[in-house]
Amino acid sequence: MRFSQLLCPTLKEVPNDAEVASHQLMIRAGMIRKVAAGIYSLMPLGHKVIQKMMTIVREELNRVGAQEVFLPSIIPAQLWEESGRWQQYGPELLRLKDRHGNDYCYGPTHEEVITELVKGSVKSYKQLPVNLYQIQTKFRDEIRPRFGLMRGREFMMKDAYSFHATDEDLKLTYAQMTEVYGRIFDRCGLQYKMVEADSGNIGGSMSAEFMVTAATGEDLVIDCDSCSYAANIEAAIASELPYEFPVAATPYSKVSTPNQRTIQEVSEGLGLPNTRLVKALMLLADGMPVMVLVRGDHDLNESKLKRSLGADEISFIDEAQVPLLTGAIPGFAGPIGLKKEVLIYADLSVKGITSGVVGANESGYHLVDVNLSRDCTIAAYFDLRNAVEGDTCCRCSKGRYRYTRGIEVGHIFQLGTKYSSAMNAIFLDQNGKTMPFVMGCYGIGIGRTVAAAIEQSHDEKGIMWPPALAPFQVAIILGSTKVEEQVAAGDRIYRYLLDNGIDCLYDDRSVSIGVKFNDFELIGVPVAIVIGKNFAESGQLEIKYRDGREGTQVLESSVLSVILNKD
RNA sequence: CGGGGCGUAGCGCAGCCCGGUUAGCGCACCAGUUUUGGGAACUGGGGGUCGGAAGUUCAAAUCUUCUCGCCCCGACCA
Repeated sequence: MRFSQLLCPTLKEVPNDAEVASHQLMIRAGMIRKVAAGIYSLMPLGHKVIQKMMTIVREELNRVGAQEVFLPSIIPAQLWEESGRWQQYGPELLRLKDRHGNDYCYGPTHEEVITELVKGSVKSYKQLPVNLYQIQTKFRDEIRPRFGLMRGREFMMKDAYSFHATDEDLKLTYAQMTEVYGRIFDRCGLQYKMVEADSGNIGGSMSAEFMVTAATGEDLVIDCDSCSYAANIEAAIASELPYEFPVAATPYSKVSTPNQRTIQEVSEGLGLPNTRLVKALMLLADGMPVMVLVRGDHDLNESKLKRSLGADEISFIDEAQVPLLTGAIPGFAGPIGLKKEVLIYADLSVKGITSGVVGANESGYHLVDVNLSRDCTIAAYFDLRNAVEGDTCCRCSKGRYRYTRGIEVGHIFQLGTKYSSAMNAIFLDQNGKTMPFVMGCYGIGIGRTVAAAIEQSHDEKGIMWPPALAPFQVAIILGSTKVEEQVAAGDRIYRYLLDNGIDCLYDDRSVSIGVKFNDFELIGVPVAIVIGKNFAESGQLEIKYRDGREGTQVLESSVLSVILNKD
């Protein structure tokens, strides 16, 4: 490609609405432009990089026998009603109507469509397993799109779905897909780790995420400093902690704590550590009020609560409703003497509390010396809190947890029969018995992976593409368009590289060389061949590397071999 | 959706508080001349419903109300 013909408006200034490096650089390098919140156009350079990523994904999936399909983006509501998700999915499902008033949605994920497709075409265990994938635009009406392609509302995703006769067979494909994902992200030159995950809205029993490690990552990951355990904070198992304070010798008593509504205020007011306090949170689980107790220094993990209670929808109760249930304004709720009877669930770490502090359900008062097992009725104890740094590892019981940040670029699930059962997608097994398909599903955010690659590999001048994702393999920088020898050499080398299958960007613009160097660094092509001042006399070309390696001088005749052996 | 902020040329901004010439600057763009190893210089030029609507006023980018959009902080996800 000649730069003089490429639509690539690079920007000197940082766009005011871009926060993170990948977003800023993709705009500045002329790769993307915003159309609306979370909706972007890809310009030639951006499209090219996305295509490279898609090719890697296709190659690796095809290698293990996955088959590419293409499903519609507009899906009739009826299919989603069959799976139950039309009601369940909530406002990020973009719903629309056609001219007849029939309901549709823009697909945020395609379990329903693929299940319906396979249901109609696979009848026997002999046709199993089958692994189908597509690369397509999804739409999720995110509450808060941000960071460019990192979290768009419309985004490119590879989604694969596998169908099996048995659980064991699903596990084989699941394991194979973890390897495939490893190869894909390795080829992209990314540093990543696979972590245990919450399967959220998609459902199923087991799932893992592929996290690209980056300080700007939106996900908090817990890992163990001694074994290989790693998990998303949403899923990280928090162990029960010992209670280190004496058993209260006396019954609990009421103390005045005026204006002390937060854990910190109560802790300071009473002169007790916050580990001795019990936070009582009022929530709605599928519309039913519940109270959840966690230790004062811990945070409730809503994913865990959702899973533990088997609820579809968890939300905090409106502050105004709290007095009706507890008898006190928010800040003084506790498990003893509630105005209305509600089920009380508690985190494992409050289990042994024998001299704790809880709200008195009376504005301005708390109870001290509370022994939870003696003084109130807990419906059940679960692991409900966020694991924290320093917790003992749930797997090896020796190591300690640490925090890291990650960008979730892939997520794989063992779905089981959730969708096939709901949609009556069945096959005949060896005994002629009807069975629901056992399913797996596997996603990769294409644009997000590209953004993650930039997050991991850039400097103050611009992008430093991993070679596999770079929009061009090589740039040719023409020093001057006025020097005949240079132009002739440039044209010659450009032709020669193209003929040898090298995808190169030929910067033949008649601007000063500084502009070309800056654009080369901004766009992030890994190598440049510079045809400079001394070419006419010496016949020397300069090879420049974007990653900071020392450049070299070469003769025109050896350009190709230097380029090909660049690593 | 709750909290905070911003909408003035393709991009980045000033002007607004305290209403009053033809709305200004830098980058980008067009023409010409001189330039070409690190975002060139000079001269000339094009481009604006000041996000939208209503109101106040002799007069609104500026004041008032409503509205739309966008960004940031929290709960969702590839």
